[in-house]
Amino acid sequence: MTYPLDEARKEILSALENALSQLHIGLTPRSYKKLLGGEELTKVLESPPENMGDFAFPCFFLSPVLKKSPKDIAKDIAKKIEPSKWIEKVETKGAYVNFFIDSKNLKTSTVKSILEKQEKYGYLPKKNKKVIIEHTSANPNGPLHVGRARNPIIGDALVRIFKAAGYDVESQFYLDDMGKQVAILTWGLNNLDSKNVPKSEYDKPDHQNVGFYQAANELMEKDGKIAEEIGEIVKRSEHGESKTIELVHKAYALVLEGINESLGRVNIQIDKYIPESMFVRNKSVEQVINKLKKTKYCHEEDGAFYLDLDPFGIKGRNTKFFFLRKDGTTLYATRDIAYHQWKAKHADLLINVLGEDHKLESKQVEIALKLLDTKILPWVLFYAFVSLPGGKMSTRRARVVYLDELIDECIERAYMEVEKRRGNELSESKMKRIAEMVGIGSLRYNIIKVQPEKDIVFKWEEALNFEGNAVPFIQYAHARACSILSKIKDEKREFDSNTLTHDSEVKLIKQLARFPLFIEDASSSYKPHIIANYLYETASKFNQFYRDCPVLSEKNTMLGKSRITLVDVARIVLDNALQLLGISAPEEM
RNA sequence: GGGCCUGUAGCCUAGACUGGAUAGGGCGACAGCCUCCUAAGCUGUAGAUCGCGGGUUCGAAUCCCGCCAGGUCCGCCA
Repeated sequence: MTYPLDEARKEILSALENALSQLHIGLTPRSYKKLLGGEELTKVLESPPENMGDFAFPCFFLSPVLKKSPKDIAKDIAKKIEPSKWIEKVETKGAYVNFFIDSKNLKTSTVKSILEKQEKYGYLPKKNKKVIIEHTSANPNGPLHVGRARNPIIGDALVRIFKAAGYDVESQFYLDDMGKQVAILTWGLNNLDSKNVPKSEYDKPDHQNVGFYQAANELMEKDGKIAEEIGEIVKRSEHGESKTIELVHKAYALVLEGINESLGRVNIQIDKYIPESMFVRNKSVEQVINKLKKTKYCHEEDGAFYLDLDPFGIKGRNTKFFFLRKDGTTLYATRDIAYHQWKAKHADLLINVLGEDHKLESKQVEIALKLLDTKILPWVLFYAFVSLPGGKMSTRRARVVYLDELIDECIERAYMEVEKRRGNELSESKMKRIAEMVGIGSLRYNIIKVQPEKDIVFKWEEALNFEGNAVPFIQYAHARACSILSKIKDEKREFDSNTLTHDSEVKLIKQLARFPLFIEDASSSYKPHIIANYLYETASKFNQFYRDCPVLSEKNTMLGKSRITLVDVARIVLDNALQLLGISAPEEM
C-alpha cells in the first residue's frame, strides 16, 4: 500500500543523493547521516510555505562542511537535478531547494488511489505489531467527570490513529478494584440506607451509586471506626481474599456499567478491562516483590521495603519508592509494575494515557521495570487537567461537572443551533440526529485539537462555539460535499486531470494527497491533534474550492464530471479523517 | 524547598523535541459577499516587545542559564 507522495518523495530523495554525490564525491549517503545526527535523509525534506513547492530541502547543514554559503549550495544542487516523472521543476529560494511535484501526475494518481481504497485511503501498510493502549482507567467509584475527560478522548483517538497506521490495537482499562476508593463505595452500599443517601437526577447506575460513596466518605472522615472498617476491606482484598474481592466487585460493577455507557455515548469502546486484583491473585505481584528485594537499591524501613531512587536522578524528598508495606500488603504502584510486565509480554508497543498527577508514580514504575529487565517500557502521554474557572474539580467535594452533563449540554446546544438554522426545513428526528453528531463531535474535537499538556479552563461558551475552527466547520464541508453528490444520479466517476487547473482545485487535491503523511506523523509522534489540524485545513480548502468552482452547472462537461469526482474523493478523505478522531460525518446539517 | 509541565495579539491556539524562508489559524472587532451546488460558508482590515533578563550561533518563539507567573507532584494513598 503505497501512496503517490511516497513515490514522489522517493524519487526526490534519489535525485538529491545523486546530485550530492555528483557535487562532492567524498560525501556518501552515510556521511549525510552523520551530519544530520543519525537522521535519515527522508527526515530533512520539509513542507515549504504555500506556493513555494511541495517539498523543500534545506542546505544549512552542508554549509560548514563544504565551506560555502548554504545559498550557493542550494543553487549547485538545483542545477544537478533534472525534471523526471514526479519532479516537474526545482527552484531555489535562499538556502532551500524547493521541489515542485508534477501536478498532473499527482492529481491523477491521488484521485485514483482514493477511489480504489475508499474508506481505507490514508491507512498505512500492516505492521504486524501489537500495541496496547491503556486509557481512562478511572476509579470505579462514580461517574466520569470532565476534569479527566481528556483521558478517554485522547486515548480513543490514539487507538483509531494507530489502527490506521497499521498496528493491531487493543485498548485496556486498568480497573482499580483494590483501592480505598472502591472500598469506600463498597462499605457505603453495604451499610447505608438508600433513604439517607442523596439521589441523583441521572437514571444511570454510576450516578445512582455515587451518593453512597460520597456519604460513606464523609462518615469515614468523621468516624474512626468506619475508617477502620473500610481499611479492613482494603486489607482483605490486598491479601487476595476472594470473598471480599467479590463483594467489592459487586459494588463497582454497576458503576462501571454506567461509565461504560457514558464512553459509548462519545463513541468509545474499551476492548478489555484488566482488574488489579488479577495480579494479586495470580501471584505475579509476589514475584515482582521478590525480585525487587534482590536488587541493590532495595532497603528496609520498619519492616516495609522501598527502592532508593536517588541514583536514578529522582531528587528531593521523593527518593524512597515504597513497594511493600510493613503488614506485607502491596501498593498500587507495585501492582502496576506487575500489570506492565504482563502487558509487555502481550504487545510490541505500550502506550499509556495518564493525568499529569501520575508523573512521579509512572517514573517510579518505569525504573522498577528497568530493574526487572522488562523488554518493553510504556510510552506515556500525560495530559493536564480540565478545570473550572473557579478551580479544580473533585468528586469528593461534589464540585464537579460530570461527563454526562457535558454530553447532554453539548447535544442540547447543538440542537438549538440546528433548529435556528434549519428548523423550518428539517424534521424533528433529523435535527436530533444532526444535533447528536455535532454535539458529540464538538466535545471530542475541542479536546483533541489542543496539545494534551496545556491546561484547559473549561468554559461552556468556548467549548460549544459552533463557528470557525470547530467541528461543525468540518462536518459542514462534508455535508456540502454530500449535498452535491446527492443531486447526481450517475454513480460512475470520471476524471481528467487536465480539466482541473484552478488554484483551489489543485490545492485541494494536494491536501488530500498528504493525508497518509499526516497519519504517519500523528502516530509516530503520538499526537492526535495533528489530525485535527489536518481536518481543519482540508475542510478549509474544500470550502474555497466550493466557492470558486461550481459543480452542478457544469455536470455534463468533462470539467464538471472531474469536479464531481473531486467532491467525492474530498468527501471520502474528510470522512476517513473524522473517523480517526471518532467524530461522525453527517450527510446533511 | 525540590522535580516535571505550561506561558505566543482582548481571548483561544499552531509552530518548540529535530534552531533557519514574511510567527500560521480561529474567536471577538471592523468592512464587504446569498437572482448561482446549505452563509455552521467566503473575502478583506486592524490586532504579536513569542512571560522577563542574559548567553550560544551567521541566524533563537525554538537550544543553554537565571528570574517571574500558573498547573501538578513530592503518603507504608490511589
